[in-house]
Amino acid sequence: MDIKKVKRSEDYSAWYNNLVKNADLAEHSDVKGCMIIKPYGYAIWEKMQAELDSRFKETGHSNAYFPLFIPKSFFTKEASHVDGFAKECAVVTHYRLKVDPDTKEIIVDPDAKLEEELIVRPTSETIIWNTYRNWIQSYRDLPILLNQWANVVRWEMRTRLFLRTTEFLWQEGHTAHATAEEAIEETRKMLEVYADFAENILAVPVIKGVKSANERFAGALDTYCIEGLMQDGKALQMGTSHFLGQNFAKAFDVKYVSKENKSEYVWATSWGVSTRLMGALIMSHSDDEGLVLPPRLAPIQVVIVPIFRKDDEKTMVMEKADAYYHLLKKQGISVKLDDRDNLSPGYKFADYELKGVPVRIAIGPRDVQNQTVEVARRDTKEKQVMSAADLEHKIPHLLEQIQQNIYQKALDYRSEHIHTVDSWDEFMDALENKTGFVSAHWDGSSETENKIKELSKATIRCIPLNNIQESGKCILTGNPSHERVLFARAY
RNA sequence: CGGGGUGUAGCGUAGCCUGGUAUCGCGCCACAUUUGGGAUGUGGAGGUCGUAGGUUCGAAUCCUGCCACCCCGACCA
Repeated sequence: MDIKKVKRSEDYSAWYNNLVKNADLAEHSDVKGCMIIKPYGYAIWEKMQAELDSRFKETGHSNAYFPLFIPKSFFTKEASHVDGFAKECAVVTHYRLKVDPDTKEIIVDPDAKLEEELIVRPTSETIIWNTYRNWIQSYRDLPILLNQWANVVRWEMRTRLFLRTTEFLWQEGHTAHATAEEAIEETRKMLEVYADFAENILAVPVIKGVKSANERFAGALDTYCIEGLMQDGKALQMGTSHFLGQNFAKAFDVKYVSKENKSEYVWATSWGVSTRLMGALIMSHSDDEGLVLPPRLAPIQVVIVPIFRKDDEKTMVMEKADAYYHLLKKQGISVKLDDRDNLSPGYKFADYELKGVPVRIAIGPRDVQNQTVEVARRDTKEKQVMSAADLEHKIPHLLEQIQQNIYQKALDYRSEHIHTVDSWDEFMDALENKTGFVSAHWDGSSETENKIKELSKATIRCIPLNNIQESGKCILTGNPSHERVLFARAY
């Protein structure tokens, strides 16, 4: 395979890019900023989707689908929303090609110009709220709790595999409520769903919080978020949940009649996570040997590698390997038996480490003799010889242990990388030398936030939920502050 | 979009300064021997040198435009 080895500690960026390609997750396409998600990477995304989707349904949501194209006039109805997205919109202006009679080349037919341009959705609030107008008359029509799985396009200047691509896959929830309280409750509920998913499935600890005004979603009154910390000490926004107030209801004239027979504007939320989570997953756990997948997301949880020399050994070993395969499969474990005989065991070991398979079981003639197998775990690289009779009850337990261990490791890393500081010098020192989150006082103004960003390249990642209230002084201006906020350099 | 860098076979590369039809490793195909940590031998296949022009008898090499990617900014999920 001749993998170019780049150490994580030497060049994090190159390590990340290599890992994404070498582990067969994705590759660059010939379309600028757009990636091809390969089968193995897509299998992981599908597992994420399945986990999230069942959580959405458990919390009362249904899936629906809205158009990829949004008429420009819809898009421009909510002022701050346009401001936020205008710079990164792909626009469809024509609907037909033709052969140029002079050059014989295929060109855009100038006669096929659209009356009204269509925006390729960067997010779907506008078209959905334009639709909700027709769906909502009475308080009895509320709430509407919808989610859609979709692709969206944001024409970013600089892209990175999974973390920021021109087109990306995501889910976007769009809910409509009769009261502000109910909408806020929904916003927070979905943030909890995201946090639960991130920690228990991705094994990535997250900090739940609220964005500062500067970092707020275009059109939102409040943006809640989960923030993760990557192994290079940079923060990553992993999901957002927005309380949109009545902004979109007003822009699209969506009203309902209350019990009291009064006409009221509807309250909105939206929330989303994207294929960026793949980036979070990769950057949180992986090492110089490759990907490290938490068992709950691994497309292959256990791989069985048979080892044999001659045909009689092969027959003997394969018989056992096959039996173990079915034994584990019966327990609902996703298991693969790699019986390719043109590759050496050593090659396979390295390859499955690169792909992040949590547990590897090797079985050779010696094991058949002794009724044992060699069990190796990806997270710690530990190997043990296990009695074959123990496989059935020990493997599920081991997978669970690995899931917990990966999470704990990430949690320990994060704990070591939250620094509390009270002065500008300490602040800069923490960012430059210690990396990670920096908890510091801030006077609450956007000017100060911008100034800090300019001077340090760090942004306010969030104001943590249930934040301790304490009086202090802003690290930049010295103005009074009543709580600390979390700063970090971020993706 | 601004600054810097890179682009040669599926992957990683040498050659470029000083122009003469492309080097090596991995992978791929065939056969044989192998298989408990990335096997070995022999024989093979694979390249419009990112792309479009220009200079030249002749361009991977020199010049120009364009494209893609990487790093650093600005923007962002």
